[in-house]
Amino acid sequence: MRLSTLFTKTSKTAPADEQAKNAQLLIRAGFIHKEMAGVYAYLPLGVKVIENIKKIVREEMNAIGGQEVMMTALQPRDIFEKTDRWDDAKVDNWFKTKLANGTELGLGLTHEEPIVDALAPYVNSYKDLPIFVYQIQNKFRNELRAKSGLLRGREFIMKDMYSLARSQEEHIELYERAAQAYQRVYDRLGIGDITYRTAADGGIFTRRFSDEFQTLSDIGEDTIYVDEEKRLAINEEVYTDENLAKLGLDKTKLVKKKGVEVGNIFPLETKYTDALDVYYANESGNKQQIIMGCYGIGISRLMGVIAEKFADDKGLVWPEAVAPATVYLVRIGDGAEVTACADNLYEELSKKGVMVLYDDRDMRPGEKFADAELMGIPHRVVVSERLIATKSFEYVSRTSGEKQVLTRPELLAKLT
RNA sequence: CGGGGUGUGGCGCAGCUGGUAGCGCGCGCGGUUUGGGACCGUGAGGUCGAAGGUUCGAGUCCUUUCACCCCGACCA
Repeated sequence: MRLSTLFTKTSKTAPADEQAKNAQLLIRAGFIHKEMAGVYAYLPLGVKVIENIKKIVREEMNAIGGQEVMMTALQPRDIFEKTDRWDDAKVDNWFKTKLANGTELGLGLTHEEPIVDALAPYVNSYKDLPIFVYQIQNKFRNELRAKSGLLRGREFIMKDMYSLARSQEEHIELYERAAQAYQRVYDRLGIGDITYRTAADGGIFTRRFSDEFQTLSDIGEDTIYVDEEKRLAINEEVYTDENLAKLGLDKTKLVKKKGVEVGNIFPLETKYTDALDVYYANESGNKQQIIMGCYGIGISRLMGVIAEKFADDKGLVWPEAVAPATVYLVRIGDGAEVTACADNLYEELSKKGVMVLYDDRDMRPGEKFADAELMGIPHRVVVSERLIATKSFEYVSRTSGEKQVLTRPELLAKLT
């Protein structure tokens, strides 16, 4: 895309009402717009990042047999009464509203009940199971305090998946398959090496542990104890000698760290399927309980974590897989020859499927370089008269800062 | 929800003891510039979060209220 047509602009100053680095940079670079505390809109570059993260998550969920659906944000009261979750005393951060006729509604904060309810007509026999079903959708939670930019919002984008299994053994198999898919997601996002599967409290979902995926970060709200060798961790909230023994962790090998929860998976057992009266018939025709699991990934939170984690003093630094563009093409000067050369490179790269931000604006080079860095685009290419004279292009890597002067074939080979 | 802090052009800020708003960035126009956020000139743009009050007079004082940030609690 040509920057001359992009409506967003960068800013040298961060808004005074944001302290979190991720929000400051994302706003300065024009990726997001703050609507109110904990509620952010995504602008064109931000949408690109979100879509890139979603794409990776989708591919990995599909790879383990996930089927995508899209549930509703408006939720009916009755199914939540069946599981005893409607009461404000039970769930106190639920936005609720009413129909014109006074009927109470919930604004989607989680979807166990609606999913089970929607699947019920299709689940009768053992032949219909197992099932992995997921969606990517905005969730609404009435947090007492929104904070840390994209990391804790009142409206945020989440992928939630649910598994339905015929037996505990089958459930565990699905659960582990999902856990592995999660690790692949983090690997592809570029945070695999700093993200740990972490034993945590199952909350109201289960009497057992849940597994969180914690990405190490100083801005994290959770304290975890990491076993680097086993690539496992345990959350402080369940850090007891008894639990350490249960998990096979050695206290002396654990290191205390701060983490951001970028995913959380729970065994739900039969709580929701039983409550909503959904069972299946086995080979003998006998009624059997269905074991569920649920699996969440905060899409928008991941964007915030990645922005926060990799940023340097010049701005954002996106891993290639999530960057809003692969190449930032700087045109210095506006002479006919330079313009033709830059236009041509832009078209060629675009044709090859490389996402290019083409800085064709009438601005000084310094500003263009600064914007390229602030936006965090992985590869920067310069076209100028000086370079054209030697039939070359300048290439700079955002992460290493390494600068190379390349011929056109060399450049194309590097970027495609 | 408890504690602390902040609201003044699009953004960042100044405005002492009350006398009807100022700077930088950005923006428009003209010109000189053009490899690290240029420079000169010129211009537009705010009624000071909102409501009420005190006063001859309120951005400055008082009351109420809304919003935002930070710490804590909470966080399915």
